[in-house]
Amino acid sequence: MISSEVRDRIVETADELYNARGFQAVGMDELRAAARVSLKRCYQEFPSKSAIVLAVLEHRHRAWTEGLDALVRTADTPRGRLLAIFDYLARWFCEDSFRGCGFINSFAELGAVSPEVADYARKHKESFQHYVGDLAEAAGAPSYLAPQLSILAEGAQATAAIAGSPEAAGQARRAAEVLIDTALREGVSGAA
Amino acid sequence: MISSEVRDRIVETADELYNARGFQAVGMDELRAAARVSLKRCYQEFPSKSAIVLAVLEHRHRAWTEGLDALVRTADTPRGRLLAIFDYLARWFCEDSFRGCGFINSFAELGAVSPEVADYARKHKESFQHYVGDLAEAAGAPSYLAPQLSILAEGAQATAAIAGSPEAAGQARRAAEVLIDTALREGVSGAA
DNA sequence: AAATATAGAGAACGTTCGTTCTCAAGACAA
DNA sequence: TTGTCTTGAGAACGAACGTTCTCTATATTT
Repeated sequence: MISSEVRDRIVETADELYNARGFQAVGMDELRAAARVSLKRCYQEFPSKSAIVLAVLEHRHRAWTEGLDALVRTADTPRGRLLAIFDYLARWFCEDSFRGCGFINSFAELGAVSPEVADYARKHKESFQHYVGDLAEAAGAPSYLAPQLSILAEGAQATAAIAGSPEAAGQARRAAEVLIDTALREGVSGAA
Repeated sequence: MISSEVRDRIVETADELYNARGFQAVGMDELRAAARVSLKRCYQEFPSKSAIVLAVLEHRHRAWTEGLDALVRTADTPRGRLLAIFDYLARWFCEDSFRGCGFINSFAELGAVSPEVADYARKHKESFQHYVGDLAEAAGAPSYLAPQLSILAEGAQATAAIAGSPEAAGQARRAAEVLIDTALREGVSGAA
């Protein structure tokens, strides 16, 4: 069997299980069984469980980033692209498997004990903030807007996860409209 | 030795250790040693580790809520009281021990596996939203403002924790000013 | 002072988990 | 066919954890 195929199956299965129940709650044997792979094969593909965790984070980052970008590209105004972020959240929060941001969760569970996990979470969030920054700059907004919208998005994720309801996405979206319109009204002067 | 004194020492020590490294990473023996209590005594005060975890959440809720309210009361305008929330966050984020919101963290680590923990986190967040709702109502703001500010506060906590820097508090505060002033300008009509 | 109860220290127990090892079955080469 | 190599299934191992038990020493009561 092709190595990369088994690898992908392990990572995707691990992503689902870890998302549903947490990293520490899912043992290697359960993962092995769900991925229909022998334990030996698991350790041929990955040197340790920690390596699988990091591969899952990488997988999450790619999936999330690509999904977001795909939806953002469907909007045809700079303002619409900024708001599309919150439409993406709204769609995501409605999925049955939604259990909060995987990076906030990984940081909470393992960040204090694994510098690599903490680093990966930080890099993911930085990448998101940078992405929002590009969209905001393209909209001609002052530079303070992007962190504000990023914080709104993070808060919506945490709130929706804990409340178990998706309404935070809409609330954050309406707040984002106010922040965007105010920032655009104040003009590029803040950034220039 | 007085029971409640030992109890408090266990809970406070557990709070610090769990906050610093996570619930699952801190074993009963380490907690026992740090609290200078025998293992037997631990199990006389609490029936299980899970019970300690819940007691820690209760302790966190009280400490956080009281600390917030104390600062909010020092502000002398309704608008100032709403903004004081973010000053409280700013102060908190600068503490060395800050490792993110203990309830977001507990939900991420144990929420999927312990309904009691998930419930407690949800109740804490509901209580916070209710508190913000009261402040917003007293300020004469439309009812949509409170969830927006709550989401900002949650986002600031998550962002500051992962980034490891306190600047999110100030960014969230400036966003809050815009949201508050816009909401107040639009008037009570939205709530009436 | 003797008898009893209590507390602390930490050994012990049972379980779980990550990781490695064993062994038997099958694939392939010569 | 024979020998070699790989693979999967799962037993085994060592560590860690939550919890309980043992034992000894001290306190308390009469």
